[in-house]
Amino acid sequence: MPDDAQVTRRPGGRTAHTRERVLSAVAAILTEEGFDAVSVDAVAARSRVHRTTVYRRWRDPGGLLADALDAAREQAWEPPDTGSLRGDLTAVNAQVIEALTGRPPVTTALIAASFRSPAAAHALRAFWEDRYARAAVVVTRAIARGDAAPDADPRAVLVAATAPLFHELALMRAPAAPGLAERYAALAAAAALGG
Amino acid sequence: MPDDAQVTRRPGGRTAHTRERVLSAVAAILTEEGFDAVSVDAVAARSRVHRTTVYRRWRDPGGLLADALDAAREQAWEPPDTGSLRGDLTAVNAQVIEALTGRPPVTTALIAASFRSPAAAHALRAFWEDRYARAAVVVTRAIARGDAAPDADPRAVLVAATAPLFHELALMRAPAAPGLAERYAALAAAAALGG
DNA sequence: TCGTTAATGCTACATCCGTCGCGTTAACGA
DNA sequence: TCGTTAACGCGACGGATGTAGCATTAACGA
Repeated sequence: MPDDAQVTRRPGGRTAHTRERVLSAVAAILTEEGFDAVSVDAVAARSRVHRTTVYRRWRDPGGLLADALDAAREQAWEPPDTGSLRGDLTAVNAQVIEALTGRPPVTTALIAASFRSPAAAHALRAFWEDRYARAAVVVTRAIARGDAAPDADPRAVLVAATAPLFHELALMRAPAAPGLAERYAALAAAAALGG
Repeated sequence: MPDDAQVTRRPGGRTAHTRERVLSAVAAILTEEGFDAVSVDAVAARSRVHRTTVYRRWRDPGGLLADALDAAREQAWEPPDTGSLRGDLTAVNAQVIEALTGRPPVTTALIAASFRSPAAAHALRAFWEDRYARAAVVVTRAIARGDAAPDADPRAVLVAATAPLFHELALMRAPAAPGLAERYAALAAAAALGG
């Protein structure tokens, strides 16, 4: 088996079409039946791509979900700018809540898959690190405005605002209570001001 | 099949002994091989309890882990009292970090199992709700001391302090950086003071 | 102590999951 | 256009997982 450095990939026509069919099947199954139903066999049947192909290219459900996340990430994300740190964090939190409660439930599926699939774990972490890095500007803007202490750590503030949502919604499986986005955004904004 | 209301259970000798052997095997496998290795077959083999019995009583790995958590919970937990909210939250966080990084990795195993097993999901949520309820006193003490605003929500403060640890360590699989317990404890304590 | 039956062990079975080796199709660059 | 071979499809296989029905053991209360 030649290693990757010596193989010329064929990303064109058929291969791209196969990927599209498979990822479309993943999204459909996720939306209609939830993440437990995303298996290689189910995706293969739905997409009419042979199951051996799915195993070879994606390895397991986590690989499928990670690729679905990659495909969705092709659209650039920019953090909100509402004029206040509290407003920005509330808006970020609203997006997290939408991701955790909306359809298709990609984030929850990836979290679940991440415990069994290195590909899913890696995709999830990279996604979140990217989001936190991009969102850091909401804290640096707040510092410039005097809305946050000069020594406030942007990443820690963002994690403090968003992590409770993952904990409450994904891990504790609580319903999304009204005001949830605002509650932890307000606490994180107050923390950023207090140092 | 008579329903549960009409069945007289036999919790004695053999049944208790079976449970003990099984839960001991769960702990051993978790400690030595990690949560992926906790399967019904592995536990059955290790404990010398027949696999059918394990399926019938515990249903799946999640059920085994949930029962392991129940057994461990028979020791009462009390929140720390260090004299300051920041200190208390730091101590609580240190315990969460120990649970997430120490051996046996019960919490991480339960989180993983909770996506496939209602019993695990339920046990995890009940455990955390109990912990948050018991720990609420650290915030009410802080309010009485003037260490926190009178309108600080104890549960939200506790979630804000601890959730980042689950996010960083369990979901993002980051290493436990030095000062992690203190960092999010300090932010939550500042948030509690700022309202 | 005895009768009832919950709890357990055993064997067999079906389905799902993952892999293998071979044949076929089609994506490339020359 | 042609040759090479990556990508895909197919059928077969073995192991893991979960269930069903029957037999055996032992936990209860009377």
